Formats: sequence, C-alpha cells, structure tokens
Amino acid sequence: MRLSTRARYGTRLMVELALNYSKGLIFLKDIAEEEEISEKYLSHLVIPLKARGLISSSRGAHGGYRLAKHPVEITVKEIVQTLEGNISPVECVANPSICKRISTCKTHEVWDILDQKITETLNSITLSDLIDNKKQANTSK
Amino acid sequence: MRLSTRARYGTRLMVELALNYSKGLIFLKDIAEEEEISEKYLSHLVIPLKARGLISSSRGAHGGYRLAKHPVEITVKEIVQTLEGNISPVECVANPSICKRISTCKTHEVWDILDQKITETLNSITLSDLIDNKKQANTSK
DNA sequence: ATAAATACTACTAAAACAATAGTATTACTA
DNA sequence: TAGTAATACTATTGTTTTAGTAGTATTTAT
Repeated sequence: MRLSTRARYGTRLMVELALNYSKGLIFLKDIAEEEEISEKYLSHLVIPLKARGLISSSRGAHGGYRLAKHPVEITVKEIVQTLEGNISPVECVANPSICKRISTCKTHEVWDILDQKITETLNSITLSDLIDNKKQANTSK
Repeated sequence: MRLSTRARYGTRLMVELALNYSKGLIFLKDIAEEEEISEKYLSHLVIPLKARGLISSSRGAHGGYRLAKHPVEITVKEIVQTLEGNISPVECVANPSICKRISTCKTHEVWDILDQKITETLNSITLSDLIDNKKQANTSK
C-alpha cells in the first residue's frame, strides 16, 4: 500500500508551486533546490501534471512553471492520480472485467470500501489545505 | 497504492478458512483448488499468518489449517498488515525519524490523515463481515 | 512402513520503479 | 542575431521488489 516516490515528490512539487502561487513563474531548478530533489527527476513529473491541466509552463529564458488553478481548486487526489495512474488498491475495483471471479468473490467488497475511503479522503484535501495547515491529523487513537 | 498479491491472496485464504470455520481442519490443497491459487504460493502465506496467531495448523496426514479465533475477532487490517508489513502509505508516517525534513514538510499531514483512514477502515471490517456480506459498499458518488 | 499433509530453504524470472544522461527546442536579452 | 537559460523530449540503465517455482525435510494417522 505504498505511495510511489513519483507521487510523493510530485505532491511536494505542487506544494512549492502553491506556496509561490502569487509570484508567477517559478524555475524547476529552484524547486529542486528547495525540496532537495533532482531537477532531472522533477522534469519528468511536470509533463503529466501539465497534460492534466494542473500546471502551466513557459519555455525559454525566464520561463518556468505555475499552478494552472488556484490552490483551493487542486485536490491531492488529482495530483496522486495523475502521477500514479489509477489509485485503487486492487485492479478489479476500477476494472471489474479483468476478473471472472468477481461475482462470487467475498473479498471484493472490502477493497471497494477501501477504495472509496481513500478517494474520499484525498478528494477532500486541497493544496490550499496543505499550505495553510488547516486540516489537522486526528492524533487520538 | 496497490495492495500486493500476497495480501489479496492471503485475504482470500482467510475467507476460505472463515467459511469453513465450523468444519475444523482444512487442507491447503482444497483451498488452493477452490480459490484457484497455487498451493505452493499459499504455503508461504500461511507461515506469517500462523506466527501472528491468526491461524493454527496440524501436521501430518489429516492435518490442515483452521482459524485460531472466531471470524468476528479477525480484522482485515490484521491480515493485510501481517502479509504486507507496515501498511502506511509513506514510510515517514510510521517511522518519522527516517526523514529530516519532517518538521517542515507540508505534505506529511495528508499522508498521516490518509494512513489513519486506511487503518480505521480495515480495522472496522472483520472476516465475519466479509462472509456475511454485512457491510455494504456505498455506491453513491 | 507408507502415505499425506505441513514446514522449511533456496532459487529464478519478471515487473515496477528510481534515477540519470543526453539532445532538441524555445524564447528572452543584449 | 548570437548567446544563454530555461523547458521538452527520448532513451537507457541499474536496482529493488514481487511473484512464483522447485525441492527437501519433517510430522503423524493409518
């Protein structure tokens, strides 16, 4: 159930863009330095994020990246889904036709519920929440 | 965010044992046949499940496996955790000392919340729920 | 004794993942 | 219009994880 490095680093990248939202274009180089992630690696993550319409870019000198929408309009689910592909815990939840046992499978239900909870959770948290520390983790047992 | 085959197959194995809870010892061979999973593969999963105290076994002819507790006392979380190890979506949630950026990391919070939701969900569902179809997936958007 | 089951050890193959390298293209600036 | 600094693209490599198989040892009921 581990999130990929892709999704983790991508979320950090997006947080940096959110923090600098008002400043316009930001160089990947600067984000790489701030987050201590290789610029080369980040340069791969940026492509699908742009294709998804979450960020926009400008090429050439004084180019850079910025969020394509306000931080409040971008959910963590969108980011993770973009970088990780389908986020469901098992293949058959998103794509039931791949398994012929689906109609009798007693375990399908629990993965379905789990998928819903994960989706719901990531959908409810935006970049704005992250940079404002609005949402608080429930530390009680 | 995919669950491993180990955890999926292991859960199916446990469901089979739950379905046959009243019948005493069950051969792995029969479970393998019923679930269409290689007996060899299942024979690996059985070891940590036994070590965790979720199942018990008897060797020799007329041996087999059974649940060590009533299906209502075994949660899906226990099963997944046993087979998958730590189930947290990122390493630093379970083990904060591995990352020096933790105090300033804006993304840590979301993974923490996600971890809690996943744990909570899997903790709330028992083998008994699975075989009774008691819990129902919420199909509304 | 024999047969039928679990327990254990080792290995292999395949897939996923992380990360780097190098080149091409774009566009601002002087 | 040449130079420079940025993004865009393509390819490759190395590592780790995961899935799965093979074979042997041990236990126990008959």
